[in-house]
Order: sequence, then C-alpha cells, then structure tokens
Amino acid sequence: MENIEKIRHSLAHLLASAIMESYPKTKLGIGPAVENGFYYDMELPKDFTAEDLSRIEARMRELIKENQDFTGKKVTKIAAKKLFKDQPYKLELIKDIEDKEVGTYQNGAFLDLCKGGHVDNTKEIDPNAFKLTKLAGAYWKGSEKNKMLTRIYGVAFATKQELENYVKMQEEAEKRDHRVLGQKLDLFVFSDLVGPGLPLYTPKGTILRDELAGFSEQLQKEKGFQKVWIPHITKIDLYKTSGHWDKFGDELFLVKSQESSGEFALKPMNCPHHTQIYASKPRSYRELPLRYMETTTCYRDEKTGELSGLTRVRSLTQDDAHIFCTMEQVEQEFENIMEMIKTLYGKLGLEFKARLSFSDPEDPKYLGDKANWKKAEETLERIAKKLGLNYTIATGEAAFYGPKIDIMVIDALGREWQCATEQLDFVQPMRFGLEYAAEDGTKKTPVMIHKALLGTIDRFLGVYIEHTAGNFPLWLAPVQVAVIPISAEKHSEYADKVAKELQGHGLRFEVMAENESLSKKIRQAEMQHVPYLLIIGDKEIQANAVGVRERGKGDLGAMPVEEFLNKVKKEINNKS
RNA sequence: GCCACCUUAGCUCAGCGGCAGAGCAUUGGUAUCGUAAACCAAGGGUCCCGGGUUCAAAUCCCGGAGGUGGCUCCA
Repeated sequence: MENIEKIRHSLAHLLASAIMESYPKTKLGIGPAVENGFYYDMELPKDFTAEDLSRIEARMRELIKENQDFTGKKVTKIAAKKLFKDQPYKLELIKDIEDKEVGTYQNGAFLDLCKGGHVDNTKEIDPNAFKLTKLAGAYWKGSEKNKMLTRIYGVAFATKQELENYVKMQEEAEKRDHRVLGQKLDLFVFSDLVGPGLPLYTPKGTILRDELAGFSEQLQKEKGFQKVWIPHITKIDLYKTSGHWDKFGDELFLVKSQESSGEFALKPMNCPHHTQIYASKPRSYRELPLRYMETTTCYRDEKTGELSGLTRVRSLTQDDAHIFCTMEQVEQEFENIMEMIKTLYGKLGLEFKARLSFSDPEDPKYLGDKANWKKAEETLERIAKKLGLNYTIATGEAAFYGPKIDIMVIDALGREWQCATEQLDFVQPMRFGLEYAAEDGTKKTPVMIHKALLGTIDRFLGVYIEHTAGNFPLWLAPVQVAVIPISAEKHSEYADKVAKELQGHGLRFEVMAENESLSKKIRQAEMQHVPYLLIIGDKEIQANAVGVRERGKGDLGAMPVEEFLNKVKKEINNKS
C-alpha cells in the first residue's frame, strides 16, 4: 500500500476518534481512503453542522500532535463481538467476515475494526495537509434499501503544498463550471415552468449544438451511414418486446392518448424504433451492413436528485446510430467507428482512452445466453487490441443487451468523462425477430451495433465547455468575429461594409456599434471569448484594412480585409 | 428518490425580527474616445411558493418547489 493511502486511511480513524470523543453514542460504519482523501460513514446522535466540522478538524490536528501509535491486533470473532457490542454496523461487518479472526486497530483511546493499512505513528501525518470538506448522505453498504448514514469527507495529501495545489485545481474547475459559463456566455437556460433537467438552448448554444452534430453527421455520411427519422413517442409494446420495459419501465415518461386506448411513452432510446425500419421488409445479406443514423432527442424520467447541469438531463440529444450486419462484418464496422472517433476527438483537441464495459456473470440483469456474451466480449477485446487502443476492462458496466467499448475523454484538467460508445448487441435482434436471407438461402439473425460519437450532445457540450473554459475553436464559436468601430459616429459606416463582407463568407459576427469606449467594447468581446476582434478607426479606413486582435494573443496589427478572410476561412476549414 | 446545505433586482451579493440595499447589466443624457470597465441620471422587487408564530417576518417555525454537494441509478 502506498504511504499516502496509509495516511488517508489513518485520518479516517482519527476522524472517528475525534467524533467518538464528542459524541460517544455515534454508530460507526466504514471509513476508507479514497481518491484525494478519505471519508467515514456514521450515524450521528445529532444534526451535524459546518461549525461542528471545523471543531472536529481542529481536534484531529491535536490528536495527530499527540504522536499516537497505530497498533494492530487480531482477535477472535467472539471477542470482537464483545468489543464492538455497542456498534451495530461493526457487528454486521464482523458477521460477514469469513475468517475466524478479525483485525482491530488502536490509536489513543479509540479502537476500530480494521484489517490494517495505517501509518505506524500519527507523526507521519502532516497536520496541515488535510481538511474536512463536506457532509453528505450515503446509504449503508451502498444500497438504497438500507438506512442512510452521514458521510464526512476529507481531503488529504502528504504535504501542505499538495493540498494547496488540489485546492487551486478545484478553484480552476469551479471557474470552468459549464453551468456558470453557460449563463455568462448565454448558451442555455432552465425554466421552472418547463421543469428540471430540461435545458433550453439560446441562439448561441444552438450554434454549438448544430456545429457539433453537423460534424458528427458529416463523418458518418462519409462512412456510409444513412439518416433516418423516428417519432419521439411509441406504444409501450415496443419496449416490452425490446426488454427495456422490464429494466427501465419506471424511468419512462408515459404519455396518455385521449382519443385511443393503449399506453404510449416518450422514447428513452432509439434502438427499438430503428429495428422497426429494418423489420419493415425482408432483408438480404447483400444489403448489409445497414447503417441508420440520427441526431435525435430522448427523454428519461431521471430522479430529480440525479440531475445536474447539462451532464445529466431529462431531455438528451444523441448522435445515435444502429448498424445491422453479419457477425463477420462486426470487426470492420467497429474499426470504422473508431476511425470516426479518432477524427472527431482529434479535431476537438481531446485525448481519450477506452473502457471495455463487460457483464458481471454473477448479475442476472444481463439478457441472452452466456455463450453469446462471452463471444461478444472476446470479439471486443480482440478489436481493441487490433486497433491498439489504450484500454481497461470494467466488469459490470455493460448494457443489459451487450458489452460496450466506452470512450473516456480526458479533459484539460485531467478529468475523465464517458462520451462516445460502441456496443455489440445480440439480444435485441433476437427479441425483435430480425432476419436476413443468407447466401445459402437460410434465414439468419443480424448483429446490431449501437454507436454514438459525441454520446449525448448536451453532456458533451457540458464537458467541452469545461475543457475549453469557453474558448471554443473558431469553427464552433457562436460569434466568430466582433467588429468594433472606435467611434460609433465616425466609423460605423465602414464597419458595416466590413460586416457585409463577413456575412458574404458565411461568418458569424457581431458589430459593436454602441456608444461606448473602445476599451469597454474590447473587454466585453474578450469576456465573451470571441476569437477575433476587428478594430476599425481612421487608420484602418484610410488603409482599407482592419485592425485584428486575436483572443488570448492581443493586437496582431492591421491587415487588408481580404487577408483576414483568407486566414479565418483556412482556420475554419481545417477545424484547427 | 434519500441525506445535508442554499434560494433577496437580469447577474454577483449585503441586509438576518422594526423604511428593500450595493456593484455590474438595462434605459436616457453628456463625452467621440486606439486595444480588458468614460461621466451623470433614471427605471427595475411576489425578498422562491404556501401556511404558522409575533404588535411587527426577507429575517423565526412547518410544508412544498427549484438549485448545490454527496448517495443510489444511468438503456
């Protein structure tokens, strides 16, 4: 075990020590080390406040300075049950342990049930390199059927400097928060009348969505994907057949017809609809692969507490596609998709790695026979190796109908986000009775591949806003050029002439002709992260030029309008 | 959905039992300005909603909605 992990784990014990001193009736759950720190779950005898938190934190510092030893001791389960007779959660843990003996650790007056992994003495802990950060609720043993305990989180590092770096990083992340930037840059809004988790996109936000979706569609068309269109509601019978009704029935938005019988639902995904286009007529092997794509919105009745900005919404738009093909074609199709993903994320300046999301053989939620699952998972891993993907395997992360290659995007702050996905599905073609006539004249079941390049556009936009901190590349920027006449009176006419040229070349621009100082207009445009500002004054009019200022680079000096147009057109075409 | 906290002008926030406030933004006026905030003035409020306590509630209590951080879930 790494030393920092020992420090974090030891701090969890010290947290419990300090708590037990103040509130001896507290029932302790578990207290492990986690990424960047530690936590302890407990049932406290009183409501805990932020002031209590800082008091406990101060007490922990004192305990550290006492240079307490951590001493481990194995005891029999019977002895342990006596030691922890007032701790019902610990007793439950002891019951679950299969060995005859269990580990205990003592520091100061506090004894905890624990299998070890501590520092030898608290003097190894820097009292200024940790902080209690927040109070949260957490279900006992992670199951929502169990009681909710209070979880106290702390962050901890080996040195004060590392803690300060971490805090700085958090502050940077806060500044980039897409919910904050979404408002500052006027990209999307929410309305209490429309409802939670239902973002409304402003004209500027819609440009971003359209440009991203357009790029994705362009890549797909080049690979032989055909655009289709499906209605956003369906009879629920569709999902009873697909298997989604059983898995996700309680997360469907139900729609009631007042004119006919039968229940309807807003579509929470598109694959079942797409199967019905495939199933509309007899298919031959000669038609395969059939690739249906669509940028379309789905609706999921997510629990309100799970909603968050654009990253978790109730109306989500996917650049979705479903490929119907033979088993032999699977590999080539996956390669095509991966090629699109590489191009897309390459142009967007995002690193990524792959996660093979496989089934958990112990979990009954996965439909279809085990042999097929095994075959599908082996196929995916073979493809991942062949494509030289940097991948990890995640057991229990598969969809209920098949395993996936999930693409984890790494943003500018090093955080990982699941975006693109490609999934192999043997289950739905079977359940919908899909067929094609094979070369030998027999009827065979096609394989289905689900793919999304951006994933959910809303979510991707949230990630991308934070990745770029709102500094979108020129081809995406809602306003690409701001034309700023120094004097509204004297220079507006020429500014309008320049604007007309920009318009003629399909550029998105704004003329800032308000009666304000040049500095103020530059400040406004810079705060909106406009990539290029064209300053227009007497000098420019005389030289038939524009004064170019580039975002983040400052004044580039004057250049003829023609030269500027060529420069930006090149930049846009290259998506650089 | 569960636990904790939060909600005052378009935005960021102060006020915390006794007259509803500031900065920015908006509108009007003056200045016509060379690379990140000119000056003056005015308008703008269901203090999230509903109920209760009180002579008196933005302020205290209860319920609800929305948000934030977690938990659970994520086709």
